[in-house]
Amino acid sequence: MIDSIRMILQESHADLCGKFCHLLEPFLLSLAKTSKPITLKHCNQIHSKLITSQCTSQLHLTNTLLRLYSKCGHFRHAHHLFDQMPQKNVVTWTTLISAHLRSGSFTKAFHMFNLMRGADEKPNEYTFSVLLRACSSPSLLDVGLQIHGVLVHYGLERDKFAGCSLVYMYFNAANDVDDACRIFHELLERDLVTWNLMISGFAQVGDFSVVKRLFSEMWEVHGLKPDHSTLVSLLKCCSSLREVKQIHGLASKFGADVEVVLGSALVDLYAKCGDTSSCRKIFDSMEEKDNFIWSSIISGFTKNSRGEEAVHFFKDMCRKKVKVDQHVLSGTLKACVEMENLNTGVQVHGQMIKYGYQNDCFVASVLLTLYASFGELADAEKLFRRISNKDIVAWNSMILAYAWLDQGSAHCMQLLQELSRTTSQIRSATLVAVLKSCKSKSDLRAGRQVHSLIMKSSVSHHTLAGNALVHMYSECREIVDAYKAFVDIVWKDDGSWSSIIGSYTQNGMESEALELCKEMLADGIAFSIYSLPVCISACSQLSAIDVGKQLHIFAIKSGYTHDVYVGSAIIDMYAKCGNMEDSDKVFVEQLQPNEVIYNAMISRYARHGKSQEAIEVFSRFEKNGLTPNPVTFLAVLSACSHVGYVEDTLNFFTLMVNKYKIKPESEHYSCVVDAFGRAGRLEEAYQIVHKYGSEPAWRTLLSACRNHNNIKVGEKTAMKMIELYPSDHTPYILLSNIYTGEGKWEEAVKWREKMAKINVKKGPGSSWLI
DNA sequence: GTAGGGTTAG
Repeated sequence: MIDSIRMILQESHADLCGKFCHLLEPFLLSLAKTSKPITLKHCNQIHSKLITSQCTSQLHLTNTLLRLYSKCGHFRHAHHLFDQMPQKNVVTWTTLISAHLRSGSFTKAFHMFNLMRGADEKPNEYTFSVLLRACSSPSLLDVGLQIHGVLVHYGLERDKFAGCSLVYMYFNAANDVDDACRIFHELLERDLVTWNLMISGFAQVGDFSVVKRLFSEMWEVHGLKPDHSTLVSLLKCCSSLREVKQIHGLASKFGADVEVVLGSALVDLYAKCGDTSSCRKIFDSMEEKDNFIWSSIISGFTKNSRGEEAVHFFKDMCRKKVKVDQHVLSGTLKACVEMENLNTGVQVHGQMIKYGYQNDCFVASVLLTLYASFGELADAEKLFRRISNKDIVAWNSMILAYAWLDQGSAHCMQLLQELSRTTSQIRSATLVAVLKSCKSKSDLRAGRQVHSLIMKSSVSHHTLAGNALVHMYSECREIVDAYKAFVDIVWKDDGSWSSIIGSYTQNGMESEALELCKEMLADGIAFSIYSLPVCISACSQLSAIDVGKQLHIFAIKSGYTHDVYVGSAIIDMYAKCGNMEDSDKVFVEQLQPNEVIYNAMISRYARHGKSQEAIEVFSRFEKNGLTPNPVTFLAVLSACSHVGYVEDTLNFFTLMVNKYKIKPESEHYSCVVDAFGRAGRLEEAYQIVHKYGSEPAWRTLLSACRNHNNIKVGEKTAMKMIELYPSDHTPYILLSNIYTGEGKWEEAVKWREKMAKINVKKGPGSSWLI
């Protein structure tokens, strides 16, 4: 078509002069309608022809040219033409206003509207329609209301187009159902689009009964056949697979073709109901696939823990040279986060740069989470800083990234302060994210600051915030405060009870924990997959096998035994109570044993001193393609060190660091120290503690020195401990015991006296059995 | 000749 225009334009001026306007008109019209790109050069050529053939007075032609200039985004040329036009009508003005609105230049559009009214040009229903459509976000509602006033002045409130845009605005910008309904009922004429607007408005608000009523009125009373739009709104009201299938069925009943828009909505809904095979069928049946449908299928599979396939779709897209957009990128990255797949993430990062989305808020928020989960905090922060318009989710992602780190609370608090400078409204999700960074006593100050912020803010009654506070105090070993925070929660849910019971269990208050279990049940909250493991764990530590068995029976009845956390708690409970047979049975019943279950099995053997068995489980673990985590290594290392397998301990330690790239924590070092200690290799043990040690590691070393009566290492260990932990009585006692063991009574008494002098007291011994 | 509704992501 553009070629034909070019041919016409190349004809001589004489041939065209009289008939040019007549000939050009259909071409101009078809150009204006085409979806193919039109260049400025084409517009300029047509413009010059219009001038030379003296057609500029033909308003409909110049209006169309104006539309062409606006369509290809050349507002300067459009304005130039506009200024040159000897005559203008309402279409001229509306075309330019609409073009500005489409490009997002609201100020320019409203300025043009004022100029229009100043020039005594009367706006019509089209003018109002485009203006009101632009005012459909809450921030522009004020302007919209003023325009509504002007529209009433011109008597256009009951017009189908103008009124329809009003309905849209009241729903979207004001959430004002009543005004939207009033305008709808007063409209002189209502077509399918008008009905769809009402249906979609109520679907958005969540008033599904009205949606159904409107739908049957539209179809049964007015005989209007639903189209894609109607069905998409109906889909929003579905809460079960059965309902989704019904709507899908309606599409064929009404002959509505499942094209990309309805297809995307269906894929999304089927995915939410877990029916990925239906998603796949719809996706495969699409002849024309757009970004919406690709993005829907990718996120649909991700939602159902099918990240591999989601990534496969993404790669397929890239192979087919489909241009990816920000939705596709963020959806794919989400899959990478869930699968812990950094390699694909890096590839997606490449595409992100290629298509210019590196500063996109949605994409960067997921990518930073991915990098942070691999410990690449500097890269994560770089991504965060580059986001041009950071929204609250981006801030929360960055805060959570630091919250995973040890001692991340300082970073989180800094970010919180920085955020407070940009907004006065801090939401509970952000505060909960900061609380997650408070994991030990040293973070308590930050935790308390957040607590006071919560009390001062409007989220103080939020259950989520309360639960996070209980958890924070528990992690910081402030049990009294944890309980106070628990009492303050107005609506205690399953999470609140699980947190406080877990807190008691982890802090040696198992009996109290079981008392709380009873209170929870009395409060009408049943056991869940969250509260059961903590309650079972309380039984394990009390060796309360009778209660534990009851909880196991409850887990069986409610079908919770397949949950890995419930399962591992039961395995652990029976093992701790010495009942290995039942523990084994529960392990065998696991349908898909994962890391958590295997860790429970390894720890179980470690505790019973069955190192060989623990090592065997570890090999099975690896054979099953699972990746051991720090807890796995802690279990297997302690299994080896407890029985003095020095070589095995060192091999596993090396495996952890070199193959699995896990950074050893103080507990892992303690195991190595223990192994050396038991083998009498005290000097090597001392070197490790000296470099990486923590308080428990020092204690382990000291008791090893006692067992081997090694005065040389024992002395320097005790001295170091007295320096590091002056209020601890252990080094004095152990030193004194070492001397006693060697028959050096005087030295032994000297250390006992020293201890008495500086007022360090040994707690009285106690027995579990009496 | 200017205009309206519907789909996807963190």
